[in-house]
Amino acid sequence: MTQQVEEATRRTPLNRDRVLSAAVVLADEAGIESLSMRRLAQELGVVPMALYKHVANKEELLDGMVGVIVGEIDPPVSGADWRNAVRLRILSARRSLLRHPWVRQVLESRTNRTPAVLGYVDSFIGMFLAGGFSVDLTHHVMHALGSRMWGFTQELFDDSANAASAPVTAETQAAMFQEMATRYPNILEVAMAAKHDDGSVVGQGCDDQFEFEFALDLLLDGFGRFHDQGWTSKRAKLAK
Amino acid sequence: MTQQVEEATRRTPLNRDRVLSAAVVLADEAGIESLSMRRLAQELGVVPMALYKHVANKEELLDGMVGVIVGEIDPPVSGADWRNAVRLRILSARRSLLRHPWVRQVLESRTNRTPAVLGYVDSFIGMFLAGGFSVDLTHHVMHALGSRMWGFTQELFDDSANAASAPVTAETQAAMFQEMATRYPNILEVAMAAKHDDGSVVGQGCDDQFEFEFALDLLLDGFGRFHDQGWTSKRAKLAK
DNA sequence: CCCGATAAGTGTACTCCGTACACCTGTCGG
DNA sequence: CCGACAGGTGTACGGAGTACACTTATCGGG
Repeated sequence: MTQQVEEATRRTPLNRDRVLSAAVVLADEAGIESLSMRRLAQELGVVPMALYKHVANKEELLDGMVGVIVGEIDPPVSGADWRNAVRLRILSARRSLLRHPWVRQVLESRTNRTPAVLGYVDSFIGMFLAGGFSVDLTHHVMHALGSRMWGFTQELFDDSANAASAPVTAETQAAMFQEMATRYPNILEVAMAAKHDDGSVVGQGCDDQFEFEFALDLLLDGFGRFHDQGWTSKRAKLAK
Repeated sequence: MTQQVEEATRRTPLNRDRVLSAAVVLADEAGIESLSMRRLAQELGVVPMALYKHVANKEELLDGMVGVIVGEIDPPVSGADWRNAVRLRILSARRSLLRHPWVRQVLESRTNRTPAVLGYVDSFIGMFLAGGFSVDLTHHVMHALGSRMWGFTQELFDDSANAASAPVTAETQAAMFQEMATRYPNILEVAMAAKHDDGSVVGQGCDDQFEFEFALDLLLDGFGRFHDQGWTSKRAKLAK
C-alpha cells in the first residue's frame, strides 16, 4: 500500500546514460575531485554498488563522461578549406571544454582510447587529408597540435581558484610583490605588462582566448607553409 | 646491547632531502601511482607518520619531488642567441623528464607555483627578453610554448604500457585491424605509414624525439618571425 | 497461472589511502 | 642534571574503490 508511493518516487530504473549524465552534472557543479562513486550514487538516490551494474568501474565512468562531452563538439563544417575546418572545429571543442573544465584533467591524466576519442581524432586527421596534406605531414602535424586539438593549453599558473581564497591584506600583497621582484623579476615584468585593470600580481588580466588563438594560428600558419612547399619528413631528416 | 646493532642499521636520522630522493627513486621504479606515504615510509624503514616531520603533506612531497627534477635541468647556456638558448634548455628539460616520466603527470595535474618551477619559468622568460623580445611578445610566446617548455607533448595514445600486456593472438590482431579499418580509417592510414619495422598497429614506430623537435622548431620559427617584424598584440588585435 | 531466468538494486566487508593527535625517546645547551 | 625540543611511534578515523553474496522486480513460455 505505502509501497506504491515510494516506488513512484524513484521510477525509471537507472541506465548508463543517466549515470553518465549525473556524473557530468556532478563534476560540473562540485568539481572532478568531488566525484566519487559513493557521492554519485547518493546523488542518484541509490546505493554505491548499484552503479557497477552500468559501468564496469570508475575508469570506465570517466571514459564515458569524456565521451559525453566529446559528443557535444560540433562536427566538421563541410565545404571549408582545411584551415578553417580545423580552426572552427578546435574552437568548438574549446567552447565545450570550457563549459566542463574537468575534462582537461581527465584527458591529460590517462590514456584515452575510447571510441568517442578515436572518432574525434579520426575525423580530425580526415580534415588534413581532405585538405591535400600528405599522410606523412598529417602525422607530424597531429603531434604538433597535441592537446591543442582539444582546445586547451597547459596553463602554467591557473589562477581560477583565487575567488575562494582569503582576501590578502595590503601588507601581504606588498611582501609578495617584493619577493617576486627580487626572486622572479622576469615573471613580474611580464605579469605587470599583462594586467589590465584588475590588481592581481601574477596571471590573469590576460586574455586566454587571445593567447589560445595566437598559438593556434601560429601553428596553422606553419602547417600551411609546410604543406605549400611539399615538406616531407625524409627530406627534413636528411637536412639535419 | 643488541640495541646498538639495530641502531647502527638505520642511522642518519632522515631529513627532507632523503625523503624527497627516496620518493623520486620510488616513483621512477614503481610508478607515480604506487607512491603512497605508507609505501614510501616502508621504503625508508620508518613509520608513515614519521614523514610528516619533514613534509607537510603529500602535495608538498610532490612539489618537492618536482623541485628535485627541475634542479637537474641544465642552466641556460650563456653566449648563445635566444633561439639556441631556448632550444637547448628545452631539450635538456626533455632529457630530464624522460628519465622521470611521472613528472609530466605531476606537473599537469596541479597548479605548481613552487620556487623551483617559478625559477625555471623566470629564467626562461629571461632568455627571450635577453634576445631582444618585447615583454608583450614574450608573454604570448610563453603561452604558446605551454608545456612544451618542459620538453613534453600531450601524447594522445601512449603505448608505453604495452610491454606488460598479454601477447595478442593473430586473430585478435586481425580483428582489431578490421575494426580500425572500418571505424577509424584515417587513424589507421597515418599509423600504418608511421610504423617502420615493428608490427604494432597504432602508435609507436614513430620517432618521438623527431616529433617533438618538429613542433618545437615550428614554434620557434614562428616566434622569430614575429620578433623580426616587430609584432605587437595591440596591432594583432586591431587587425582582426 | 505459475515458474524460472535474467536484470537491477542492496548490504556487508575488505583493503588501501592520507593524516590528526597523543605519546615516547634521545640529544644537547645551560 | 634537567628541561626543551626535534624526530620517530602507535592508534585511530573517515573516505575511497569495489568484490561478493543477497534480495527483489520483470517478463516470456510451459
